[in-house]
Amino acid sequence: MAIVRKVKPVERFSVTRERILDTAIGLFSTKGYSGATTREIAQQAGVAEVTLFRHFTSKEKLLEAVISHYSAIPGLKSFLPKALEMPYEEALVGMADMFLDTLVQIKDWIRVMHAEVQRSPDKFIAIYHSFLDELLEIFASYFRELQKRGVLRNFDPDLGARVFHSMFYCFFNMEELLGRKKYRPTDRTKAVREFVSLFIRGTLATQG
Amino acid sequence: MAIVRKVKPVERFSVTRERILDTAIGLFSTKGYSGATTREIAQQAGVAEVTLFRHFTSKEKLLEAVISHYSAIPGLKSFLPKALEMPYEEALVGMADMFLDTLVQIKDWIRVMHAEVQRSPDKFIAIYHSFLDELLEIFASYFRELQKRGVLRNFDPDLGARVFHSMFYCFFNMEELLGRKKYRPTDRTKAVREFVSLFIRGTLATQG
DNA sequence: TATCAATGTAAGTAAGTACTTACACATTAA
DNA sequence: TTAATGTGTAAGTACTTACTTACATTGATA
Repeated sequence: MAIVRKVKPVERFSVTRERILDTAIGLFSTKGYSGATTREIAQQAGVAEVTLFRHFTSKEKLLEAVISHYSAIPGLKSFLPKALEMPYEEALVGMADMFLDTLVQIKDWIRVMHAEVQRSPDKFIAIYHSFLDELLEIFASYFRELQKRGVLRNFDPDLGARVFHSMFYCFFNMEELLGRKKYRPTDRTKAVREFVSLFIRGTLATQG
Repeated sequence: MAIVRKVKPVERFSVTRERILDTAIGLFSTKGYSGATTREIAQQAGVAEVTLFRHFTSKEKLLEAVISHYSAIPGLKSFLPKALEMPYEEALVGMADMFLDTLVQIKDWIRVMHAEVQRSPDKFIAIYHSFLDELLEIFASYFRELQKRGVLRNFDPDLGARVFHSMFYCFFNMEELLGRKKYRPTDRTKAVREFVSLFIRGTLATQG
């Protein structure tokens, strides 16, 4: 609290705001919307509870602010042109790694969205799935281009994108969100390589 | 309430218990543990709130009862021997369909577990992942057998099982849990066929 | 007929919740 | 010096929550 006062007053407002948002997303993601209390958020953020309400007026609006503040678009899009100039397998490994890193970064946001979509679907389904569409389109456009070049066979690129997405999202979901890495962790590098290999070559023996 | 009284008194106790459990899992899954209230659960179940506490003593114990009551093991295991006598592609489609049906059946249980693993990991991580291990082992043992027979090439069967699992779990997760089917539904039959095809043949063009 | 088990009704407790109001304090800009 | 801004402290409101207690009611059974 005293800490905040030492900051330039112009920045003070936004610093306080960010501190509250940072604490809020953490508590919302672990305790759920109802389970997280405004008192605890304020305490952990090191501000008075009334300050929280002065910034966000209500708990519900704080949640909305949290969701829109952390829905950063992944830097995956910028990787696409590079990927097109790499060998297929190498590109897939790179995309997978980048994708997993992104997911870990927005872990809490995903957790919150997952819970909120159940609680008030009308409010959050569109937000979440437009985010997802953007992501899937990155993968799909990559596959479409490689199909044009004749590198890939003629599968549905949108469903292909979903398979690629599934493998790594599910890995992230298990290890990070469902705590498998605390239970029986899986070697990420090994998994990525094997997943990519399966995605490229499939499972069948007698080919080529 | 009057309805319950017409039931044989021997059965009455378990009927009431089940009604409460049925309502509880629905409310826990949509509103979260803190968001669901014992009053609402009792009202929706058509019993007095005090009856709920006479059956389960506390809200926390009700949650535990809910989780253990609905963690039914899927009938997938019994499909395995049949699958081994079917053509590979047909078997995979069958397993996928069965898996998706199972997931839809235990949808609420999965939702609750997903939330509770965040809230109190120590209590629920082991439960969830031992359930998952059992599931993955079914897939893995199938792949292992087909590798022995020389039908499949030599990939890691455990990671192969995770890829197979991922494709369909993620489909379920998106469509059912995250409400994509209300936003832009995907044709399940088509998706299953394409996913299986990709899993068998991979994405690469120049093979065979 | 009397007993017992499962339920209901009703009232209440103690604690917590989101949110408000009123006032004081410090820092900066006019 | 004064005014404005962002914050803290403190008290309080109206409501909800999980859970309890005491007593009445029902239906089957012994």
